[in-house]
Amino acid sequence: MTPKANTPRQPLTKERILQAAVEVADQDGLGALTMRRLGTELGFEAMAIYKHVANKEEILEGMLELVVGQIEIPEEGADWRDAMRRRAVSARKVFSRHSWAIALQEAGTATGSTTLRYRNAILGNLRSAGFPMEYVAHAFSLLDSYVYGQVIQEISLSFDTSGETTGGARSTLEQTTMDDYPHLAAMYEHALTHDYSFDGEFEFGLDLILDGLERHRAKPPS
Amino acid sequence: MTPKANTPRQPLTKERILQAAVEVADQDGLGALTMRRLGTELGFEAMAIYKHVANKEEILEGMLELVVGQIEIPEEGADWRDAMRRRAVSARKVFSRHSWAIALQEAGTATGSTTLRYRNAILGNLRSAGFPMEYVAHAFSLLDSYVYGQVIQEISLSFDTSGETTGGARSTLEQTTMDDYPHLAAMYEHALTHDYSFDGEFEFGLDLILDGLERHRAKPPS
DNA sequence: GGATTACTTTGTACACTGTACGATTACATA
DNA sequence: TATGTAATCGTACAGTGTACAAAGTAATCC
Repeated sequence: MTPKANTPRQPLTKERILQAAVEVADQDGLGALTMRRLGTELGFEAMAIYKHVANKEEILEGMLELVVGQIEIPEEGADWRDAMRRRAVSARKVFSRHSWAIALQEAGTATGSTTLRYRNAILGNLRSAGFPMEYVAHAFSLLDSYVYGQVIQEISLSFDTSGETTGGARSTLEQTTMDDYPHLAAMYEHALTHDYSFDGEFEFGLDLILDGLERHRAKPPS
Repeated sequence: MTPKANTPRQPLTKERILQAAVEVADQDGLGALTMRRLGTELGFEAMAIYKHVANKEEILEGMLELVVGQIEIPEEGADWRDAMRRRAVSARKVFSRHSWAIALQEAGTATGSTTLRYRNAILGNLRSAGFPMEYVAHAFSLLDSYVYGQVIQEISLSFDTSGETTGGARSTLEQTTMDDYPHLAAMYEHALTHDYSFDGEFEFGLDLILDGLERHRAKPPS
């Protein structure tokens, strides 16, 4: 029961805890992220974590910050369209990789300094590009909504495609089901035969939105 | 311990269970929806529910179906732009009222017949409007993403505004915080002085997207 | 060196979750 | 009234977050 001498196991730190938490959530989902599991992963008892973190909520906040910190952040003077495009593409990629982060955002956990800096930078870029404040809010809201929504759809579609754990009953269910929904069936078929990609889908909508914003930027504020 | 004779309490049905579950989630959130709480709400023991429902998952699925069923569903021949606008506005309103439903969507629970019928109707309307299949997919994905994303933002923003349970430390925190994020501060200020509304914000983006789709509809498929 | 002090880590315990299983009750039909 | 069936309840169990106190470890001073 004595600690193994050859494994001097680094002391626990908040950084190591958050890192491990993100890994667990990436691999097995937010549901698998329990304090005991996290302790095991780190080589400590669950309760040891509480000396570095007030409660689980604080871990979730930290995880979200870690994720947001990976998103490409626009510079103030940069061309707004290019900057917004890059950050949207980057945000979608990051949130796709850590899809549990959307749920955290929903839970109102997004008040950390990284998130604030990220949002502030976006607004700063748009303002320096000459958007009036009203349109800055519009552009910000629109682009962010699109990114979040797109990721949600990717997640739920991935679930649908992978089947509901029982692979056997799939084909029957699929058959019965799709007869009643011809348009859905047609779209699935189209997607399969035209190698549909989430990337392409996302960029189509993104460019459409950016086009629209550009048009509004030229016009007088309604 | 004998059951009260003056309360003939109707027998449990799946409909009544789902109805009660939605009410609990609306009032106190998904987290408050436990089997025991649900039983209390219905006037039964928690275990009585399991005679009408396989497990909690089935309840969640049913709840999502109940919510999606409230969304205004477009008719096949209707003007696509009007139909899409109405259903988007309707969907946002419904999901705002039952904000927990977004989380369920994320969990891959959206395979019920109501959901399938809803999606099928949307696709049908777009196809009958002359969109080629590729653009049908684009329009569908784009609009849905926007609705979901917008609702997520409304939820998380509502959390931020209401403060984190401690109203006292708010002003200090806010002050310290906002000095480092001038653009964020400017936007908050703008929102407060120009009576910002989620409704207006949503409709701006929605019309921008619809404009963009209309433009694409006229052009040849890229 | 040894003692004191501060900080980590751990063990145990509690209230809560979903739900398996068996006992009990209520009700329709004979 | 007696019987069969469906609905309901009580109890129990494993797993959750975490409060609290005991134990361990590291750093500092004599």
